[in-house]
Amino acid sequence: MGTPDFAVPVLKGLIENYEVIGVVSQPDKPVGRKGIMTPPPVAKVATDNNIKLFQPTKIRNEYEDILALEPDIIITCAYGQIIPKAILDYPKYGCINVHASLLPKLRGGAPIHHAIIDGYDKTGITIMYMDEKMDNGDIISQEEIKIEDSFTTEILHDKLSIMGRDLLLKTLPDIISGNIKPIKQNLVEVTFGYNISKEDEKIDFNKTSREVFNQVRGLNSWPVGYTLINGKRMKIYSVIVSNNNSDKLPGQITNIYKNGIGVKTGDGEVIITELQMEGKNKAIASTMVNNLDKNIIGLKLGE
RNA sequence: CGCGGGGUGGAGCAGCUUGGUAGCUCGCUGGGCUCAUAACCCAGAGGUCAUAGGUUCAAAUCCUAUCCCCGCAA
Repeated sequence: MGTPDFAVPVLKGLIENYEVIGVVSQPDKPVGRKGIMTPPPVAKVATDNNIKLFQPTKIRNEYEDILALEPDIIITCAYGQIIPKAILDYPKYGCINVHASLLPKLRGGAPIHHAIIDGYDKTGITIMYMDEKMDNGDIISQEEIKIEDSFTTEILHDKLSIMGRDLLLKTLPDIISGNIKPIKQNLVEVTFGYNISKEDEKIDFNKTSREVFNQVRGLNSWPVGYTLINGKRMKIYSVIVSNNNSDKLPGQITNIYKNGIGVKTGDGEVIITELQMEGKNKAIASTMVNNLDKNIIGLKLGE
């Protein structure tokens, strides 16, 4: 059971090594400006491999057909719905989840984004049993990865996706043979990484330069952070932390540099190096800068 | 038929309202200045103005249709 790109390597890895008798994914949904109905990536892989596919709107009520397949084990990875107890109790080897964080840290739907945005220095993959609470089950195995400054969410996402597949395939034989010692999560250390909200996407220049840097790269390449300039929406793909300082207020444009637009933050300055104006294509700021009016210096972003 | 912005030398844009020689900032090429330079000065190359029709003496500009890109909303 899974939905987005993240779960695709996991599913493909399972198909190559085990008999996958059914796939569960979220329903198709309209995508893009034209609203074309599109199946989620995981559903497409199932179709391509002629595997029985289920896309219940609410799995809470529509699980009989899934149990009718008599699965020995159910693997979930970024599925997007709460699994009802009737399913959890069915398979003889249980219901296993592949989660993209080091639980109990970052429970929730957007652990990769939050690992970067919230400034974690490491994250990873957890293989765990599922129970009725979200990401609350006993931990079977984990693998960690250091978060480098060069990582965006996209890069980290792709690495974790592969890591998730490999750790699952490494752990599965032990699960089946019973050669594991699941450990309970330490509830004191629980943190959450909930889905990204609109408010999370708006860059907050009151924060420190480092935090702004984390927020921007944590939203790249999806959904991408933004601010407003003269009331127009401006997406910010990347910034660098600068050493300059100024007497401007957070959010004000401090200067126009050769390599981008300087903006005051809570404790210094960042330089926007990659951006996109509404209605325009994504642009490297250093070329955009040629065309900017010098009197936008001092302009307050975000309104 | 959800709302909106855009397509102009290699990049980013102005010009369109009110039709009349294709402009700007950068890059590129050549030359100069300099101990030197991403700095400065001079010169040069490079554009079917998205496409197809229409109006007109004359269309980047006005009218019609089409294609493509993007922001918002879902």
